[in-house]
Amino acid sequence: MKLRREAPTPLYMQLKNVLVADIDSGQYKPHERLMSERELGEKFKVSRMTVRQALTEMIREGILYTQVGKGTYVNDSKIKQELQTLTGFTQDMRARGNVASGKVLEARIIPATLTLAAIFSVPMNTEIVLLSRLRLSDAMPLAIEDAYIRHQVCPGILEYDFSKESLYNILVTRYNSILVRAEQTIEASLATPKEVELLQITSPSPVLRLERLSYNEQNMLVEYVISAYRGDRYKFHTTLQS
Amino acid sequence: MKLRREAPTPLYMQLKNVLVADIDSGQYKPHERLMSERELGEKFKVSRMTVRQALTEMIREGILYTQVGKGTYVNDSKIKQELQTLTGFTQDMRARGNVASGKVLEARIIPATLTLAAIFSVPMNTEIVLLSRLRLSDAMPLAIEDAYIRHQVCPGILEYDFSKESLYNILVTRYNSILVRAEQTIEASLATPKEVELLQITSPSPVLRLERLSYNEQNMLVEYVISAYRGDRYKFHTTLQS
DNA sequence: GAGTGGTCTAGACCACTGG
DNA sequence: CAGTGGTCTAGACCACTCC
Repeated sequence: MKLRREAPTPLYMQLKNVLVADIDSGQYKPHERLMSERELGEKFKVSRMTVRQALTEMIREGILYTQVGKGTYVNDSKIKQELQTLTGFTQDMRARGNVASGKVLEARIIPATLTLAAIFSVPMNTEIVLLSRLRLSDAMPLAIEDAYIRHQVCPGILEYDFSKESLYNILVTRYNSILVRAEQTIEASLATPKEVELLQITSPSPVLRLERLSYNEQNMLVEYVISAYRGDRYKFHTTLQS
Repeated sequence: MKLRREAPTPLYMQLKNVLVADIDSGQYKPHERLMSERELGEKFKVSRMTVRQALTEMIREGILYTQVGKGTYVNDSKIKQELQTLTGFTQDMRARGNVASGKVLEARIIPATLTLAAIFSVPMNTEIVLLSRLRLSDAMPLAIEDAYIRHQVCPGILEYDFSKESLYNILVTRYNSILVRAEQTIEASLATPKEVELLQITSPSPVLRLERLSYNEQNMLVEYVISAYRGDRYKFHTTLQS
């Protein structure tokens, strides 16, 4: 139960990991009080500020909460990590315990239309990669997803097999393109005839339409995705904070 | 441009407010570099750790971003505050520039059904307040909202006029009940005949169904809301972060 | 009065970027 | 090389809670 000062992982991160593991393993029950910040510092041989850095992150993530003059307490277990995370379809399905697969409908380079040029803030006819896929969950059609990516940030991306590898993985591992933030808009509408056919549903059926703009650390728009999910098989979950 | 040490507002918060105001007023352009942390500390006569506390919050809110060895930079302006905030219908509409109003359909105390008892973790038949409202935006029907609240946390709440005052306001100002977190689930489905009539839409029409569980600081469920929004007039927006 | 979290200081060393 | 943000220390005072 010691922290390693020579490790590449910062002390506050190691401490946070220890505490998270303790809570996950049930050593701390919900609403149980933690040791005080000073006691934790003494136990782990770090300064109080370092302890606070670990605790502050856990509070922000909803794992802990504090009461001035009293102490630091463990929150209900199931909350935790669920906060808005930025993932693709594959990880999303895995988190739900389903097996994700996909069928590529279209994968080619197109010149930016007026709309796309405006969205990406690039001149018209700039090369944009279009990747249109039918998304399956446990082998049943769940969504149609059209992703647009600047070809400049991922030259040669069409070489990859998108039915086997996730787009997010390819962007991160092959192009070192890390997405840190996304703006998402959700609405309900009726499925178009084409969607009815691809999703194997009956008309009229409701679909959940998602539009997502994903940005990297420099706040450059990397990816623009529009997708249509079957209304009867997909629910979107989010956590709101004050 | 000085910070007041005798003020009740912490120094790091004052500094953050100054920086936010500077950025809002356009003194810093997007992607422009800020003074270094050491320079800011010197200018405002505070320690570097205090500067970092102000900057850390602004980074978390998406206002700034850092590059190690280089500096701290201003993010694109429009991002900022938009992160997931916990608001009610009234504030939501105001933020969109619309006028919100409402018509109370039902407002009474009911005994907790099996389902409600499970959701609120209370015994069956515990008193629950049901508040059902038709929500209007610029005088046009937009949503039907059924809110369930533990009567225990808001005794006598039915005395208030919900067509004039927002539920959130009443909970905060009258009952000192502050909601800090909510879990929300969104799905698309077809409007029921009753919804078609109340929302003044035609059949078949898609609706966005929201289910929300709102918690206070002690992580107690205060409010359970299910609502149906017109698919053609409402879009739900969220920001995702890595 | 003893203990708590919230705030703040004045230093320090590191890895990293740039010229 | 000097400058940057990232991490860390060992103190300090405050308002608050509980006894």
